[in-house]
Amino acid sequence: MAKEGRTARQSDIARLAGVSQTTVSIILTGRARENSIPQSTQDRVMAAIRELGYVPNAAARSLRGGRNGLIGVHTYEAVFPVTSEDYYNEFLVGIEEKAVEMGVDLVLFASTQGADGTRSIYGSGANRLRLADGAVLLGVERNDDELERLASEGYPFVFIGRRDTVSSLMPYVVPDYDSALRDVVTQLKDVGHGKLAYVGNRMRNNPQEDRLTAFTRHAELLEIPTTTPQFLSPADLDTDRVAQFIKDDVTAVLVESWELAVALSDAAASAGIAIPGSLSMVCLDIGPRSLAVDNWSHIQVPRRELGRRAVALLMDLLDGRITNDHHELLPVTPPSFATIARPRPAPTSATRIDG
Amino acid sequence: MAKEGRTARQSDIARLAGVSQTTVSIILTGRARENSIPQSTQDRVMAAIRELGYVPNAAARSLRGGRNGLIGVHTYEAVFPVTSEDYYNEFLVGIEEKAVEMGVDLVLFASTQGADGTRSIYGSGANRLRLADGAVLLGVERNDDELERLASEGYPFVFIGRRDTVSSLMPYVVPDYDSALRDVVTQLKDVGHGKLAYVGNRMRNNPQEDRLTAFTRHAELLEIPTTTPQFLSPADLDTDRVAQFIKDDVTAVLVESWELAVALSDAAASAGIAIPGSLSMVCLDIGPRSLAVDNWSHIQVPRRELGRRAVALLMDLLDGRITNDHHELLPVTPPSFATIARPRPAPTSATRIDG
DNA sequence: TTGTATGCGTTATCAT
DNA sequence: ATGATAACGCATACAA
Repeated sequence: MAKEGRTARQSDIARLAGVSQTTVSIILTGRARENSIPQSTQDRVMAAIRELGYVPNAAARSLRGGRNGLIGVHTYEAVFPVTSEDYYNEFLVGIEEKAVEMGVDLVLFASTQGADGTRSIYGSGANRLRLADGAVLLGVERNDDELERLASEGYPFVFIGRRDTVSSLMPYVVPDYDSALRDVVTQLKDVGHGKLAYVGNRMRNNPQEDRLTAFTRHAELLEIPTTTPQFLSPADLDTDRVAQFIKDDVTAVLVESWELAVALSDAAASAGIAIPGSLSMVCLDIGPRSLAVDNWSHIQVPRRELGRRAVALLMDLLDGRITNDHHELLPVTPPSFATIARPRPAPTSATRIDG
Repeated sequence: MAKEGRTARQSDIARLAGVSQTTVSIILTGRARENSIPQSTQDRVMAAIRELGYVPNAAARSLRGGRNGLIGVHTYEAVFPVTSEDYYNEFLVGIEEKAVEMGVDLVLFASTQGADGTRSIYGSGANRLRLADGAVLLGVERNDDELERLASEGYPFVFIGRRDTVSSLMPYVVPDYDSALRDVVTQLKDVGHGKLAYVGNRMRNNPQEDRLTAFTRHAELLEIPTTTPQFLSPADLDTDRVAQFIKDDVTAVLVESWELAVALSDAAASAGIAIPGSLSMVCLDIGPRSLAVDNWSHIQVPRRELGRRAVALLMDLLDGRITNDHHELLPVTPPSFATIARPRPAPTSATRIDG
């Protein structure tokens, strides 16, 4: 049993077993064979270890080894949000899973939050991230300058996502939006859609731009006509807008967020436009779990896997197996056919009845 | 900018600022005044610190016995469970909130999970908790010996919950189940209930025992008859069991978990027994958010506040403001009247009509 | 086969 | 006012 107040250290064991502290260390690190330490000595040492309940001191090991086995997680928003149903949670599940596998611990940087509620790496004076061996960063807030500085200081980190201006400086994992939108556009073309509309959020961020770029590219490649992309708030996606889609011969709409999907659903219902009968809809985002978004066709960002890969990449980076220019794409699950269907022929066109 | 590859240490700063490493340490630990170090020196040192992006080495500080601003969080189950709708999340929200307020960072101990999936502080070779200044522990698994050992080693930690055998050794925060069950029994008595049943889980744990003890105590104090407590799996809570309640003149049932509440709801429906018309039901647990448990009368454990208080207590403990015998009860929100109602008079009893 | 000496980064004591 | 120096617990190169 451990003595009150103080934990046993290697020298305690050494004294009890009648050997030197070095011998204890050798045995503990599994190098007894190569140092040809007799079994009798090993037995005595192991007995002493059990008797004293010795456990290695993690801080001392870290100090000695240069690593402390701590992986930082920095988000620009609270990790455990009050408005749960939480976007980050799924990433964190993956991050924790991988951390468990790798035998490292996670540091959640709460101290980086200032009085105003915003988080910043350098805002609080020192870069606390340095407490950890490296870090996984996520968050949609734009803090490119901080990322750039962090990279220029040689701090090892992996970004989940992509920032066009700075992300060449660091390893990142990112959903493969290009392939995803190729799949979506192909799916729509295959069931017979002739003209597509794209509705984005008013506030733009990098992942959204990636999706739009990919959409535009593949619509062109597949020679499907599109309307000019529109950037709307959910309130603007009303019945008038839906009527305009119909008037423009649009048969499928891609919406960038689930808020827009809700708005489009509601507006179409009000306008008497059946989804997916008269208008197919694809959501390019995944909503909170509480919404039954499985009733919509939507692409599915592999958030858990992104978290897992980010941790794996960070370990690779720390061990020198990859460099800062290592970037990875993870496949995005294509949409179901919930709100994708063959468009109803326009009333004016001739219809042929088979059978 | 910092040199690539190695993080700055105090001696780097000292060299850059043209002072000794000791001077740097003195300034960093806020003892510049008492050592009468000139402002000019301080300024030079601070400038060097900023320039090199210096951050104290956490492991070294811990080893030395100082603080590193890391608060550990150890749960005996995964923090981010796959089966989310997550019990722990709410605690963690509180823990993170308080950590932000206190300006400390959180270490989630993932490395304590062994190959078999179970978590143990000492099982994984080293006691990694020592990397942090102290820790908040939670989890229902029974690991009293580990808690005892941790306490005996003088490691500062706070437990969320209570373990009758060992919790006198450490500070803890715990829901005030005694008051909660006084409230529940009082509520039931006030609306006219005459006989209560208690259904607990087959697998017992400490919080559950606390609730049962409190229930028994207050039922006696308030002189309300009860049936012998039953410990059932949800499958055993069937229509037969409901029929038996009715036969025994039970008018209200306390169930210990939401699984049991679901079972009772279903069984009563099948048996044609109206809840709360013929049988009132109080759930002594809170289920996952996805279940609309607000439709049931249930007590509400203040999980977020428990998290917040635990962190606050840990800081108090570290600063010597409290000792290991400091224990705190947090109020539990009493149940609504969703499934508590005046019991319907039995068919055989005389009813008087006022009017 | 085992032991001695050293350094990891920090803080604190004691000289200067 | 500043600088050596030792100690925290561990791992390792080197000696014996």
